[in-house]
Amino acid sequence: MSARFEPLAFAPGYRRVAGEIAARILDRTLKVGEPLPSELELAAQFGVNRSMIREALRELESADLIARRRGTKRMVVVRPAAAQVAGRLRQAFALNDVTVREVWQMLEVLEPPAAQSAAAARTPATLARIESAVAGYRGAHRQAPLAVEGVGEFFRAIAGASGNRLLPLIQEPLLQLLAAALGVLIEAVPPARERIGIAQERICAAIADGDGELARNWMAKHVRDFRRGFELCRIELDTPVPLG
Amino acid sequence: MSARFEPLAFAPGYRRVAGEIAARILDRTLKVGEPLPSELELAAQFGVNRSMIREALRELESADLIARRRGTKRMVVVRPAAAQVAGRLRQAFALNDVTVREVWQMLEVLEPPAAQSAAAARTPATLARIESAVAGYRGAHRQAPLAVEGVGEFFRAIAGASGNRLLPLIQEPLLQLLAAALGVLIEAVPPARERIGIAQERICAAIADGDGELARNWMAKHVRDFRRGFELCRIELDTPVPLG
DNA sequence: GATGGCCTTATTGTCGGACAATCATACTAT
DNA sequence: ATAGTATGATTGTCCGACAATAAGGCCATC
Repeated sequence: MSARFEPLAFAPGYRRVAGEIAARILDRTLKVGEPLPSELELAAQFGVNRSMIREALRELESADLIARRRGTKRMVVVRPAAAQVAGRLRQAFALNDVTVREVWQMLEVLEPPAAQSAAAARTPATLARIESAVAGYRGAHRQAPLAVEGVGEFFRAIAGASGNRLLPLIQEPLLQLLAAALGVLIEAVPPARERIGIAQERICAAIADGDGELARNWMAKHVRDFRRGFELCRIELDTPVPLG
Repeated sequence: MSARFEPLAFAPGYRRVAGEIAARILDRTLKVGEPLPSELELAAQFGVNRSMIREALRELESADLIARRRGTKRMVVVRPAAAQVAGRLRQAFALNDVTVREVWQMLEVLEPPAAQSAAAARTPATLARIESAVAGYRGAHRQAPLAVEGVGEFFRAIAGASGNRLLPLIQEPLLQLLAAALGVLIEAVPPARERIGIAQERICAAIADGDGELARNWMAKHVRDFRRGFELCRIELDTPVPLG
């Protein structure tokens, strides 16, 4: 009675086709930017009907492995970028009823080391982006939507300067999830606008000086401050983040 | 000449259909577990051909918004779980040529706070899982593949105990990416097996005691140790992680 | 020589219908 | 209650078709 059998896996054709093509993309046989063969040719090569190919293509398209440049017909292989991955992740997070508190906790963990790394790995280009983000926020922090965008760009600039390409990818969905709550915060707690601006400037200065320790500390304070702000404007931390 | 126009966005039918259904899932009109209408019915409702519906379904399927329970016909709405999200993320990371160093850095950032949170938020159930993971590693650390699995399960147990549902989702792809390098490490550096076991026990004990500080410190040491191990067995930190 | 118009062809988006395989269900017989 | 059987619904896959539109070549024009 110990004869345990694995359920034998069937796979519909469109899934196998998608898998085959995906494998070629992942092992770089199909390079990024390269156009895919036409649907009819793929159908001929796989020996199946075009409908099946199309279903497989939709699957790959949704997985961000292929895409069509605007106004063009041919599909090309693409490398999933932060924005696409973030969208998918945000969806998953939102459907799992993630709370504002959880998102904020992740930022509390991620951002201080990010600032520290940025101070160590900064380059003229990345530094310029951070400074421009700070200036942008300064110039726009009076309108809530623009201010939210500015805060996001600041964090993106920091993550980009950290030299770790995982950070932007992981951070992006968190920022998107927090955007709504941030908007409320900035709208409802005017002093927060000023505090954010000051914190950004300190962090930016510390990074420019290459002072990782200082950048880290200021960033930690900055993130903690967001939480205070949420409490001030009565955003319930344990309610699920609103869906985009 | 400042008349700048937005490119007017057209969207093929299958994409709009997928968008409509996705919206219903995200706003909870369609609840998790609920079966989708049949393809013919959807086609009738949208007033389009079944082919189009099928392409839209493939898109949603690939986005992990719908799925089919094994051996059944009807599609049901699902909530994307860690495993699925992780797979997608891992793909994105791998295609972006993320290096072992970057993955390791993220763990260095994430894991110590995770251990600390776990010490604070532990419950009998989560503690039991951690202990069972430690015991499992102890029992299996002689065979490299099992040991890698054990290390993964340890980290998963910690993240699960942290009380933050984002952590498992973010951590999972990192573990998957590191699995290959870990296998090499455990195979090539026998003393590492023992060191890992000891670190796990210390961390586990600290969490059981509710000593967050201690758990954090041991975890930091533990993660740093991995890096030493990689250097010992000459895994080049700046080569891209191998694809799964 | 670059630009714009025009034609042909290839390709995609969408439709309709078809059929076998198989899942779901109700019914029957044991 | 269980196993077998018949029936209908649904999916997987195929075929063929056609309109709309990129792609690419050719030509006239300036």
